[in-house]
Amino acid sequence: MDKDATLTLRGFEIYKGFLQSAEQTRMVSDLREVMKLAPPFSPQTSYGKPMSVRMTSAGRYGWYSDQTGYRYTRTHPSGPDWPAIPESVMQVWQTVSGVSRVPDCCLINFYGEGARMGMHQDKDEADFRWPVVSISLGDDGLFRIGNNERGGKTESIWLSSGDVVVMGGDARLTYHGVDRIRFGSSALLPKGGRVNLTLRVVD
DNA sequence: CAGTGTCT
DNA sequence: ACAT
Repeated sequence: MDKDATLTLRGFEIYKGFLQSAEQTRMVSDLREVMKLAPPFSPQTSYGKPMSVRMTSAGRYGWYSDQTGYRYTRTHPSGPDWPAIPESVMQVWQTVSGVSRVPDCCLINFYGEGARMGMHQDKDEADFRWPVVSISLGDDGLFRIGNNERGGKTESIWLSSGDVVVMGGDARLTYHGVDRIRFGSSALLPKGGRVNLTLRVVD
């Protein structure tokens, strides 16, 4: 694993090719075990439209959305606690986060063909001093970075399998999103698509 | 407003 | 990019 960010864009530290192929394969295998215990679902937004990504979580908390709004929950919507965050994922946080505290939540987002994520802030956590760490697996995704308020100019970068992004400091509350997926661009996932993991300290 | 549609 |  590398230690220095490949580049920094608007305060987002981007580690290109952070995970080797074998590490990515191992992580996907670990995530399949998580999915057996916590099947992915498509959350509803408060606006009434479902998100195009499918998601699940691991850790003490999972991120959830319905007509009531966004929140962290202690359990999967079907009832059980969220599974533990895999060690392979924890190792990435330990190496790049720069903090000794362990993350509470690993949100697992699945982007199929045509899926995207609108521009948003990560602001459902209690303390924004903790960074957010993002891991990309599978197909390339066009990641867009905006500003600390809605609107204004944005910059985009393609993230590919094995890339890691750290959002901390001034970038912690920066708007960001995913505009599109190059479906089938990676062979990591047999059925194609992109998986993004986001690690957070919730409380 | 973590979505979607429309226009530049 | 921006209105909603």
